[in-house]
Amino acid sequence: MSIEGSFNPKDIEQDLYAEWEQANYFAPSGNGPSYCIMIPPPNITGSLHMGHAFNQTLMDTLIRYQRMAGKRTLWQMGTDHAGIATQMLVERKLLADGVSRHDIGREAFTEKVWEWRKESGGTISQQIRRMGSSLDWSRERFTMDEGFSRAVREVFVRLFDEGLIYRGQRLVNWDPRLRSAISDLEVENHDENGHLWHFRYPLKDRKTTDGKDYLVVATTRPETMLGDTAVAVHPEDERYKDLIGATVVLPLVGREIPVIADDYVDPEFGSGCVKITPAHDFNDYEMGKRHDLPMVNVLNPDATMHESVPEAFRGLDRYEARKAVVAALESEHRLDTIEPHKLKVPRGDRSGEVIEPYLTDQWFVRTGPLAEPAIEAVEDGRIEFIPKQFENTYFAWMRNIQDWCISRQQWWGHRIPAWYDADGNVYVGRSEAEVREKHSLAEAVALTEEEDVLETWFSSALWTFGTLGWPEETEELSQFHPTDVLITGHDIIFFWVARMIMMTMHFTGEIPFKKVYIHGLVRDALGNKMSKTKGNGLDPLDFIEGVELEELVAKRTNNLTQPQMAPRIEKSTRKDFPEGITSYGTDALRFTFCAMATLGRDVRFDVKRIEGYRNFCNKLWNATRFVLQNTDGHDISGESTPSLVDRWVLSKLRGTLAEARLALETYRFDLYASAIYEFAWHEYCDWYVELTKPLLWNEEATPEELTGTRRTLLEALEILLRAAHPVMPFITETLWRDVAPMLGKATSSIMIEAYPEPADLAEDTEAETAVEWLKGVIVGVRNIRGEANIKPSQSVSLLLQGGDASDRLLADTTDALLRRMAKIDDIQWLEADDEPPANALALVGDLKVMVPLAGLIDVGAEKERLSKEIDKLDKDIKRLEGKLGNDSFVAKAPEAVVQKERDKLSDATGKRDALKVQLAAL
RNA sequence: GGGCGCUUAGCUCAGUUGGGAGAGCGACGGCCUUACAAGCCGUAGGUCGCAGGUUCGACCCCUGCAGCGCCCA
Repeated sequence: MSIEGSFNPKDIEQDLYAEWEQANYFAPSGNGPSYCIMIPPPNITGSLHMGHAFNQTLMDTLIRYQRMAGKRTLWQMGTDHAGIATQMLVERKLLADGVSRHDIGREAFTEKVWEWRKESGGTISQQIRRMGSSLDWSRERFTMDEGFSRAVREVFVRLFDEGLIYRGQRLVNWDPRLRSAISDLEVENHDENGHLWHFRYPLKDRKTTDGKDYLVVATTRPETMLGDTAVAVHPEDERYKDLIGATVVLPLVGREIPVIADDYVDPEFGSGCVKITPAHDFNDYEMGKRHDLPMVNVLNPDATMHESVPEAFRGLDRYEARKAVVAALESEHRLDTIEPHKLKVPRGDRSGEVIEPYLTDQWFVRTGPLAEPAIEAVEDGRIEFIPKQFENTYFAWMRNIQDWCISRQQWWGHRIPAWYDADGNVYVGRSEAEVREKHSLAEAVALTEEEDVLETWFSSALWTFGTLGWPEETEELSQFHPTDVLITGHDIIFFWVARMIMMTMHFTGEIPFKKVYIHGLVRDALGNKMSKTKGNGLDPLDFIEGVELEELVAKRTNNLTQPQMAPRIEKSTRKDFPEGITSYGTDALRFTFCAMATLGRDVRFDVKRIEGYRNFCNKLWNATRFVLQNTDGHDISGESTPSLVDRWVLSKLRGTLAEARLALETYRFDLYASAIYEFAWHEYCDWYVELTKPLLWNEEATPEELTGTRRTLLEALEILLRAAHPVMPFITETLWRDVAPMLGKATSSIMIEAYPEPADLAEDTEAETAVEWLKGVIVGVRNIRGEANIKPSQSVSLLLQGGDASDRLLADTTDALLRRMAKIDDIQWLEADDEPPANALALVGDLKVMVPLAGLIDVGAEKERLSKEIDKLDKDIKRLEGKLGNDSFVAKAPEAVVQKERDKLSDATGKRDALKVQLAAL
């Protein structure tokens, strides 16, 4: 027996994982039906955060369950090249040595990135192993490995050939810091304080109805006025109707631009006149197209002013230009008013930089045709979101989907497989050679490869089939695709889930997964989003391994983008974790996540919770110690006579198994966790183990009885460990390896054992009834003892009266148990007409359970206890009488419901009356 | 502005066809009882956000309102 002392996760988790991995237990095996989950590939730049830990706990729980349940499981591992994030990281590293990526050039730079990946890209893989995640590492993929790259090229070329990818000049979201286009989804709009500037644009040879020779236009972005190509008014606006078609002279520039009419203009906003800058605003762009306006670009890629603007502004940064434009207009008396204004400012989700709508040549996916079948698949239920309401989110976005800008002006990523000739003609193909052949281009024709790369989500969209070998028709594809369930956060439904559905259906004709389980975000104890800047981030590894306070403070305050936050972060950290964080272990962390995984809700991570589940681990540990102490060295192979409680615990366990399986099949991880917790602690430990002691320590017990109980202690525990293994793999494995051999089990690991089924155990209503009766009597006596402050060491006598033959029989069979569990030294039955001595009373059905006062019990306290009980019953009775006195209730409610209420009433009345008699007798 | 969600014990949250309001933590009282003080036994605590409606009956269904949160524009 190796289980000793108390539960110490550090002692047991270290080696088990390596052993499992070495034994190849994570790879698909067996001939069962296949079951597959694809990991949302973590970024190679990433380190494990609470979101990963949560996400993976759920996946691993499912995979381990399904594996044990006989499925041929594949949990596919892989990482994402994370284009922008990785490039930024490596660039920063180079810059620290004073080198920019432009200094060394594209080829050398990407070489550096590969080097970095080799050295540091594996961090997260090691951390994932600490979570116990049973991923198939042997098939690990990377979104830029050779096979995956081939799939990406293949998809691009086919989409292009089908006319679903096109290249063109469009207004896109431009990140001036990255100097790249980004997609709509990568733009975050936040309210910020700004100003609304009102300018006077002179009318050429015209006057307004109120006699002015100018129009007032308002803007939040003065610098863009240099690119104005029209002023728009609402067609029905009486003030300006006559001026439609008139000409305005653009100040500072001198360009003559028309006054146009468009429904889009809100006459209520500002003056009702709007300046139109088609090259720098999405709405203006659309209006420009409608009215065939010229597009004047005024910005360079780094958001300095373009040479198309008047000389005074050229080369200025956009914000300097803003001041300069305002100043210049003011000096020309063209500035009307300035007012404070709240506006939505678009920022890049990676860089934080203010995004510019910018006119550039980019590659786009025509999403309409791809979206249609993807919408249908969810509508007809082939793909199901859990919880269901996320389908609305999905539909809303998909039904209004815009073309997808997929090109990025970056170096790290999948290079777009396109080539240009000297005339700017573009050729798309899997390789330059293929392009030349396809288009009969002689060697003499010079071709330049496209510089742009694909955005990362383009390749992630191919994840479910790309990892399984597509475009080859592999064994894996036919076996594991479509995958069974995707488990992910709601933040990437559009980024990833929707695009996967579109791409997968288009290229494989199959859905990528049957279910999408959407979980919430992990927040801190106060419900705040965890962030580095706020310094409230929690590291899952700190909960697993523990961390000293000083180290935690250092971790949270190092490398802050806003170093001025450090003192505040330090203070709150010292307050929240005065002792640092102790080691709770992986199992406790996983159990916490499971228990908190309720549908459609974010998770507030509270240390108190994980502490409770660490205690639960300790409870299991000690229960196992008890079982082993009482079984080790005993031969349990012989004849056995299971006791009533033996039969009871197995019957209860049967119910727990049914609950656990149902919960897991319906993704109710919380219910699964609580079924395990409830049985293990409150049935097995609190009652069963205690109820075995009288027999185990009874010198007169027969060998058959002892064997029956010893067997059952082991059997129930062994089954419980298997049932709990998916959520707490390490402790269950450790304990199981000591428990299972006692039962003659020979396999080497719990993780390849069968998941227990309710059918493995017998339902035993007789035993359940009996033990529930016994518990009732024990609790009754305990209540009396507790309320009367009778010391636990003090034995009491017990008087029983009333009830029927079954009460007598039950009391008889459970005599020894009763005596021990309620510390009773003497039990006597009174006849119906016997007058009991002064006593404290508890009722179990019709049975009176009495503890004689005999100087033990404070009469006052007992009277108070009885009165309280009577009050409670009176309330119930009143409510029940009211209900049953209501004719329409009796007439309209189902008979069973009415009968139930009647039974409750007679129960309560009987009980109340008995207690009243008792109270009077005291 | 549109959509979705949340509001239940001091705190964090369950409550699955509408029919006796639950758990964990915390609080209080008592226990070093030969697995476990990371434990054991017991107790207290809720007009289920507010106002209407449907129903014999509403935490649950409908409407409106308030507060909070998220997504989209």
